[in-house]
Amino acid sequence: MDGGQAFRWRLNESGSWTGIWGQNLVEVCLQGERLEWRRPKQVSVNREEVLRYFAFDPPYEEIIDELPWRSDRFLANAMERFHGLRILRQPLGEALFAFLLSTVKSIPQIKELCELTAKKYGEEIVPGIYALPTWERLARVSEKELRALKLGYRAKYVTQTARMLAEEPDFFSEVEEATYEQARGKLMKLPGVGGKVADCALLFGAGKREAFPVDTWIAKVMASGYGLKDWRLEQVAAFGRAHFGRFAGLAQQFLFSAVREKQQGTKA
DNA sequence: CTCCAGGTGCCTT
DNA sequence: AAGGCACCTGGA
Repeated sequence: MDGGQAFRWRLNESGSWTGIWGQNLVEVCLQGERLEWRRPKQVSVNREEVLRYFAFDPPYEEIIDELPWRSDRFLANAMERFHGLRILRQPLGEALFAFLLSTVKSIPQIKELCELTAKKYGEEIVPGIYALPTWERLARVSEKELRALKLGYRAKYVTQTARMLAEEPDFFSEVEEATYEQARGKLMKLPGVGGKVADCALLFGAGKREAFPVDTWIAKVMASGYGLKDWRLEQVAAFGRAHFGRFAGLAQQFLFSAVREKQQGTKA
């Protein structure tokens, strides 16, 4: 919930989590093997949508088993330590927005930017809690206003991307239906979207589970653990997809969690 | 005060 | 194709 996939979840004192996606506001809590959830009565989210968000459809153990843990001691170790880790399925537009803001930002900072944007331009779901604005709404916000919201140089990416999306109403559905390669190329035409941001949007927002986002952390792990020292980031991404296979993105999350655990305290 | 952070775009070799 | 640097902002 708080590992850098989604940025609108917070931990409650009781140990449950409250999260927002689309117009939905949900509180979830793990009771043993069961995920319990509830919503305010104003919110109409149903069980099916919750299951989809948590990607409970494909049997988890089968996906896990398909990763190359038998021949990859390094991965196997991370998988043991983080068993149960899964990929959330967020609305594509929201994943794109969050990762457009993510460059050179830590998780708490990305969360804050999302929060500020939602408060300012999003719809109020229940008193005091706001949805992220749609891209249509963002298209009507100036770069200057977004800079005032502390988006920095990312403000230009958001306004320009919003403008391009406005001219292509079917953009997101086309990305979701396209093959991974096609979808990635399509996303990378948007300003501020390079390979890493595109892969995050595809993995967390479009169900493209072969996407292998390479940030500096993953680049370091792949350099030290897999001998890919001094490789180009695009080459590391291609290696990841080839080596880890159909569910490379989940492998990436295991490795990512493992490095961040070691670096805990240095970064947030 | 300087440096750099979970990238990208643009300008040079 | 590959290397170098600026870009907002804030925290170390």
